[in-house]
Amino acid sequence: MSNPRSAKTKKRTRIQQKNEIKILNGALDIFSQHGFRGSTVDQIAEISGMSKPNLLYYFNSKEAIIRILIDQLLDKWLDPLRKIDPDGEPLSEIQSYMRRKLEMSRDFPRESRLFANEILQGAPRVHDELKDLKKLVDEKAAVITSWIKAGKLAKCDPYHLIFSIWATTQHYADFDVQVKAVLGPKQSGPGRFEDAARFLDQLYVNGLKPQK
Amino acid sequence: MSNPRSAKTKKRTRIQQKNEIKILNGALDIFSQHGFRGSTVDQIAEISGMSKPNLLYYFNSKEAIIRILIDQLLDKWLDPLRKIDPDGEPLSEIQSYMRRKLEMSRDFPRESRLFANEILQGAPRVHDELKDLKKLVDEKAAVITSWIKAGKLAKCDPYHLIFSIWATTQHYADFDVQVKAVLGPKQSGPGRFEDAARFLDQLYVNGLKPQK
DNA sequence: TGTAATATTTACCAGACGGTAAAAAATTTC
DNA sequence: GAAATTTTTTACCGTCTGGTAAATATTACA
Repeated sequence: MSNPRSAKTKKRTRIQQKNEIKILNGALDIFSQHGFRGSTVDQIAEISGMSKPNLLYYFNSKEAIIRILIDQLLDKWLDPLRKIDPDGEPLSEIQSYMRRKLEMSRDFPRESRLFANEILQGAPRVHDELKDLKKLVDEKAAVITSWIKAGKLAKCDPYHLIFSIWATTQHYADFDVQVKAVLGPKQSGPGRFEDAARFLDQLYVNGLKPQK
Repeated sequence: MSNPRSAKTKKRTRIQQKNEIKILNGALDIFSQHGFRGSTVDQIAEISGMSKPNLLYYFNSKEAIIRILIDQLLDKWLDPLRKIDPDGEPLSEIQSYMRRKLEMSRDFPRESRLFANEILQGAPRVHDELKDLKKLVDEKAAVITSWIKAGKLAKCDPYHLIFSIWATTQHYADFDVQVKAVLGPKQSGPGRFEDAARFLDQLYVNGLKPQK
């Protein structure tokens, strides 16, 4: 086997480690911007500072690269949801979850966009993983339902609640261009995430009905 | 001029009208599923029931097709926002807006995904139109602010309110695969839009704090 | 330091893709 | 029903793209 990654040998050279990281980082840049088919191996090679054949010496194919990115991504992506604590205080657990997801959009926008691209195009590469996702959501939905039954949360559909948190938070990464265009240069600083968090806190706790 | 669309002549043949519609419809299918670069003219030709050269007889290029789709789309897309009535009852205006957007996700998911693809990939084709969008949003944000000042709505950032409505409603079109995977076959029927509407009504009016 | 293993470059290829030219077929017009 | 026009097909072309083979350069290690 000529390819270092496909070899069974566990030990990686310094150069291998360095270059694999450079490639995956560059690939995340490119894939998240243009989608899988819109990206070329040449682009990834260039942004990673190496030639195409050199890149393909580390990864067998374009497909192999995105698979690894997606694997890494999904794990990280579900972490905030896993952290919801059934024994915590319901409203603040929801708020914390929302905040963690918002922070992910702020700190890992490329990952968010990569995921969005995948799902948008029919999730050809994540069909299996969606089953794990369902399992986890079912679990957390049950927790939320128990909170509602205990009168700690308003009566609502837990699944759509989770969807709405995903949607509102990921929006700031996935639709960043639009958000910035609408907010204008003044309000488009990093502070927009704080503004978003404040708004979403308000929304999820009290809604929009004026408080007396 | 060989291309019927580029000709100045206003009158279109029956065949032209029929085929242009077939092509735009097929292109919407393909583009919304694979994105611009992920789609091929051959795919569009096949789904439209004609050969590639025949298709290119009606539209000069792949680019020309998506431009027309996007133009048609943006108009339709902003319509619900335009319909927000400054003289209406604030809370119900917000709710109506949300419902109209949700209906658009239900009835025009391909358009939603096409738009999402565009924005996600940096909006290379809609930069100009985003300026009109900003103008319209500024206008409606001012309306919302006036509602808040009149005590008819809870104090909140109008821009992020609008973002949240976009996000939560478009989510059901753009992330349809994920939504269906999570809800499972039982709850994935058309009724999921009603469930979503009910949840969002609750969220936007009262939030999640348990009512006493 | 010499040698084996690793890393990089050069030169290339087969297929896919967007698009064109020109002839053939179908339709409309008179 | 013949001529003019529109539509469709056939046969291409140049470019881009993912990927490979083999030679060369570099590094690790005894």
